[in-house]
Amino acid sequence: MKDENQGTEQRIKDAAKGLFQKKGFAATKTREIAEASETNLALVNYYFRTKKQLFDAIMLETLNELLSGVVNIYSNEETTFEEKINAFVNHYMDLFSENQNLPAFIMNSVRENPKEYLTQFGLLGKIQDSTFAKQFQEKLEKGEIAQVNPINFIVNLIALTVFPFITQPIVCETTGINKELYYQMIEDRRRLIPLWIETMLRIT
Amino acid sequence: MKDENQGTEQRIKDAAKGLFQKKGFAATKTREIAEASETNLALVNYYFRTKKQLFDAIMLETLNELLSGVVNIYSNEETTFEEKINAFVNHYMDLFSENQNLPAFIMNSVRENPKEYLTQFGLLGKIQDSTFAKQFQEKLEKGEIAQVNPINFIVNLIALTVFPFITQPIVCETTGINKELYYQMIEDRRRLIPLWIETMLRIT
DNA sequence: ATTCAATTTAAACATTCGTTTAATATTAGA
DNA sequence: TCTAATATTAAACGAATGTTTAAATTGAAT
Repeated sequence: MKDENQGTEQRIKDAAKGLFQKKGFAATKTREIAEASETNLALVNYYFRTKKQLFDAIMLETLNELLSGVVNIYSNEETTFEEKINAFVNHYMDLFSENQNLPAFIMNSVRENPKEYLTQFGLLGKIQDSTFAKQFQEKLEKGEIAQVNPINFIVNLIALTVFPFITQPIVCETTGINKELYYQMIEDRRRLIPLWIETMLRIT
Repeated sequence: MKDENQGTEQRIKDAAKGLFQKKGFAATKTREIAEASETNLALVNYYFRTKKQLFDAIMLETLNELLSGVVNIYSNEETTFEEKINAFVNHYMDLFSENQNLPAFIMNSVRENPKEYLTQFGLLGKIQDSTFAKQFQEKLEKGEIAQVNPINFIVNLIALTVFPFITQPIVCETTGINKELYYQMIEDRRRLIPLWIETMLRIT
């Protein structure tokens, strides 16, 4: 039971993750995974049975990472409402800066099969019971924010944070700006998004 | 040369469009297209040579529709800056309400191959020379808006408009809200997004 | 009615793809 | 060292997929 096992299994998983994220499930071939992981065709099935099971393992791991991040930030009792918005933006801009295909990958996979990947997390409950939700409610009652639909609010926060990563290839291609400059440019959004969001919360 | 030709060709294209938009290029099979269009396998190739050429024809048509919309709105000399923002939001919320898979489809296809589908439109030039750009510049000079990066501004406008359509299946699945209620809920954004955008333009 | 091009169809072709098999190599424990 | 489980490999299988072929049908012009 040397760690060559885990080595091979992990190498396959890593290679598959990269390919699935870039090209999606259907466009990624088992033979590509074998080649990219420097193993062979049979080993992929030896460790993961089927392509779908491999995909699901990766998907679950990725979603867990992603969602536990939200839940941790939202349920922190030590931070203010504003600090949570800041933390959210920074956490996801960090994550997506390192892994630029992640946003589109998640969107697509979950879109294709929302039931399969989301229901099991009990995400809604955790968010509804979170400190963040309570702080939102408090601010509403104190009149510090306007009567905004909380779904609009959350969608806006995610949209402003995530969307620039999804559109990067499009913007870079049409404008001719190179990737590095683009990512450098959207760094400023770490500061701006919380400001934007807070003023948006005052508009009815 | 009866219009059965155009009938068949169009029927194939329509069926293919629906499938490509829902499942993407790789996951859509030529046999599905044949079946969905109530034709047969060979006819698909008779009219479009290859699956890729069929896809490209659809893609080009779709992009043209989509982008000519932006260009028309941006280059209108009769409308104010604020009216253009309004028109943009309404135009795309109309379009995507009718065709709910469109946003994700465009994002993905263009992301996968930005050069192939975007460069030929000369989009950047048309936008840079548009009345919208001039009006933006004027407002900047008059001090009516802050020194904001125009790319951040455009990305925000598109993000706030498009993103709710991309996340619809995710939000509905996690919250339990049904589709109709969701779309009804985001209708309010037609009014809100222009307000949001205008206040965002005053933040440095 | 005949002709000829355009259209439609059924069948087949050649690959590719996901998966399995069976044989070989490696490792750890007795 | 021997054994048995685990890991790796090459080859093959069967189904699916994109595309082509060749024959049949249709429709309009002569």
